[in-house]
Amino acid sequence: MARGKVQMKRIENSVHRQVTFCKRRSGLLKKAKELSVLCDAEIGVFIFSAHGKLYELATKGTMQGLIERYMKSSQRTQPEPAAIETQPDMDVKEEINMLKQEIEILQKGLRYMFGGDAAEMTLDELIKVEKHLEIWIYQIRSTKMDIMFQEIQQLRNKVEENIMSANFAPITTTIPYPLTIENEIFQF
Amino acid sequence: MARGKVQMKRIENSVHRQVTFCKRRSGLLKKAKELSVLCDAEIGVFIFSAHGKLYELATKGTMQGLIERYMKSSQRTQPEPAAIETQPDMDVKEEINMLKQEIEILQKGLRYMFGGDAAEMTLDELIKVEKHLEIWIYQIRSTKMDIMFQEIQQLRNKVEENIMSANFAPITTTIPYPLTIENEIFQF
DNA sequence: ATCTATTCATAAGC
DNA sequence: TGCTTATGAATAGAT
Repeated sequence: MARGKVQMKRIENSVHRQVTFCKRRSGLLKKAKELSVLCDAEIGVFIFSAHGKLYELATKGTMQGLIERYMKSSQRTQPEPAAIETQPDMDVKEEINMLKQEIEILQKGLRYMFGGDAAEMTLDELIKVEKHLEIWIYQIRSTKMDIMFQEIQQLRNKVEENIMSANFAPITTTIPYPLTIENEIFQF
Repeated sequence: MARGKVQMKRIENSVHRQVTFCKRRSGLLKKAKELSVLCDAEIGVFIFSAHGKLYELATKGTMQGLIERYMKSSQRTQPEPAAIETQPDMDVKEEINMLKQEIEILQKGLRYMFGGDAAEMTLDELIKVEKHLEIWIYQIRSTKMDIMFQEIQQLRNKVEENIMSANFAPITTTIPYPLTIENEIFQF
C-alpha cells in the first residue's frame, strides 16, 4: 500500500483500525461491483464490523435471493445420500427435480418465516409449505425416536450386564424383555 | 488498471472475461481476508460465475453461521409488526426476547435442515425444533384459514348480489347461510 | 475529508 | 492455467 508496507495482522491502534476499515470496506465493495459488471457474475458480500454493524452488497436482486441461491448451490455440492445411487437413471432425475421443487417451496417458506410477510404467499403455496413442515416434523420425530431407541438399547445392555454379573449365567441373552419398557419410554 | 484503463462494462471477449474473472475473483477474496484480519471484521462473500459455479469465503466460522447472523441482523432493521407497538413496555421487551429465542431455535433447525446433519443435534434440541415447527404450522394454518375465510366472504357477497339483482329485494342481507358451505370448503 | 508517496492489483502478452 | 511487466488503482500516513 502506501507510505509503508502493512503487516497482515489486526491493527492495534483503534483509530487507525477504524479508518482502515472504512477505506478498505468501500474498496472491497467497489471491487465486488466491478467484478460483477465486468464478468457478468452475481456477488453477495456481507461485512460485520467488530462492533457488529452490518454492511452488505448484493449485485443482482436481493441478498435474500442470493442466500437462497447459495443454499441451493452448496446443498448440491454435498454428497447425495447413497440410496439415490442405487436407483435407475430416470428415477434419479425425477428425484432431483422433486428435491429442487421442495427446496423452492421451502425457500418461499423461509422468506415467509423471516420476512414475516404472509400476504405474499398464495393459498396453494401455504398448503405446500404446510405439507413440507409436516414432513420436516416427521423426520425430526424419526430422528428423535432413533436417539431414544439407542438409549433404550444401552439401558437393555446395562440391565443384561447386571443380570449376567448377578447370576454368573450366560443364558440371559435370550430372555425376552416385557414390551412395557418401550411403551413407557416412548411416551414423552 | 494495467496497460490501459478498463471500461466498466461487461467484457465481450469471452476469453478475456474468463481470465479477468479468475484474477479479480482471487483479488476480491484476498482483499476480503485482509480486511477481516486487519480490522477484526467478519466477512462473507459468495460469487456465482456467469455459468453458475459458486465461489465462497467466510472469514470466521462457516457460511451457514454467517447467513444466520445476517438474517438476525437484517431482521432487526425491519419495522416490527404494528401489534407489538400497542402493548405496554414490559410486554414488548418480553416479546422481543421470546422472538430472539425463537430465532435462535429456528436457526438451529435451519442448520439441521440445510446442513442435513441430524446427528449433531441433541434430543433436547430436536424436541425444541419440533415444538417450533408445530408453532410454525399453526401460524401457516391460521393464515390459510384467513385467506379461505376471505374467499368465503367474497362468495357470500357474490351470492348476495345475485339474489339482490334477481329479486330486486334488499332484505336478503339478513338471510343466514347454511353452515355446510364453510364445512365443505374447510375440508381440503 | 483530502492529499500524495508508495505499494498493490492486474491487463495484456506469452 | 502460470509468469512477466508496464501501468492504473488502492490506500497508509499525514494534514
